Amino acid sequence: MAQRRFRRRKEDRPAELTAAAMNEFAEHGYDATSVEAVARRAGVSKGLMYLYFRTKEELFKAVVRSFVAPRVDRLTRAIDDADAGFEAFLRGPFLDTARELPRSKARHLVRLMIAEGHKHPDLTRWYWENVVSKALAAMRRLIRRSVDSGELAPSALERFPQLVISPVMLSVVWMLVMQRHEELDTDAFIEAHVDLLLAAVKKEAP
Amino acid sequence: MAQRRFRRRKEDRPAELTAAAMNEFAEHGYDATSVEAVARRAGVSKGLMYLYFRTKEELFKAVVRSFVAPRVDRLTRAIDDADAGFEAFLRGPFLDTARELPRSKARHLVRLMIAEGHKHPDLTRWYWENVVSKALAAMRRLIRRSVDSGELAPSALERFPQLVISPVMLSVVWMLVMQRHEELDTDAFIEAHVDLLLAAVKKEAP
DNA sequence: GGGCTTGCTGACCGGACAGTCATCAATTAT
DNA sequence: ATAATTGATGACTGTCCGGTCAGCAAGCCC
Repeated sequence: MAQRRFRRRKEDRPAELTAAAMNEFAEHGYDATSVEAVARRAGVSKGLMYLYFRTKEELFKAVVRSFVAPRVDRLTRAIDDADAGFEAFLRGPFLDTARELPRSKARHLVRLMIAEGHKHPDLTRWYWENVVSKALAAMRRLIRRSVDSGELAPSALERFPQLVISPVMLSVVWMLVMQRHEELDTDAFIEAHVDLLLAAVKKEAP
Repeated sequence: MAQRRFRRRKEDRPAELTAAAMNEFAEHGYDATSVEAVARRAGVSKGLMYLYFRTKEELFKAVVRSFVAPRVDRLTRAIDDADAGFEAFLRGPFLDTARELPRSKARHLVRLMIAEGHKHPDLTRWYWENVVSKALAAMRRLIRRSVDSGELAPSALERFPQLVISPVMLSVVWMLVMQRHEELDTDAFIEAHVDLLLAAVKKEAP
């Protein structure tokens, strides 16, 4: 008998499709990715996608959600578990993920959100509610804790936790546009930012 | 006689087309913008575009170049003319443009570069050579000058002038994705960053 | 006003692609 | 074994769009 024409694996299909779609979208963007290419990459037929996702747009949203959700949960948990203080968190878990992101596959997802986000309002809302606002809230808790404990002096950081992550955003964009790592050592850049930040907000020893 | 069917204005056409294209691209992105829509917006026929630009891609590159070039020249000139020192420049011309960008139409061009840049290597190279590297070099000159004059203490800023603009990039992305200004006062955010930065790098009065 | 140049038009072509559906085949129930 | 169920296929449709080109008309010269 020749190669099995197809398998029946209802359970695994959605994950297989979103994984394949993640790669196609990352490489070519939303519009330039055809459903057929995704199906081919997943080793199934085009029609199958429409059994699990109503439209190409639904597939896209599923990709973002399935990829982002677990990572964000992990990071916010790391923030709350960090009873080691602000500096320890920044120089530890934060630097780890911040340095990885600009070179990881996930950076392409950032591109997708920037390029396509405004066309998918409900996806943006979900992203806001489940990712951004949660992460910001966690950061704020950590900062407030560190101010109360006397590690940090009060500063604009409480109001703008984004001050911590802006160099990461710039690094991601840099890598997306410039492609290569020459001309900007994103690792050293993010570290330099952390140094400056801590120098500005740490409480002087009295 | 009915409405004039068309005019003959060879000189003005390219600018009219790039202006119309800028708006279409900004609204819908590259792929989702049709040449016909651009032509309609410019009040001409689709075929005309192909008399002035070889392909849709060439039109896109022309849009970026024509929009970016004058603004960058203006800013780099402002840097070099700023013999007022680092802080004066940051709190003056820099803050002015940095606060405007996230809400200006130009932010959509940032989206285009992030979304499409990697598909147009020669455009990216042009962008690097004529925009990014020039702006960075100008910033470095200013920083070095200010260190020499004793205004600033030596710091990582000389190596990474990007430390100055990262909150602007985050603000632009924020506005592109979140659409609305609620939840992040980009003006205050960028100012807070400037405050922290200056606190960290200014030379203490001896 | 008649002929010449050329800016401009719009119908047309070829190809690509999202989404549909009649049909098939692997599995399950009887 | 046979029938019923359902996961999976791929040909097909309608549409859209980038790019072409034969021809039209606005300006120009005589």
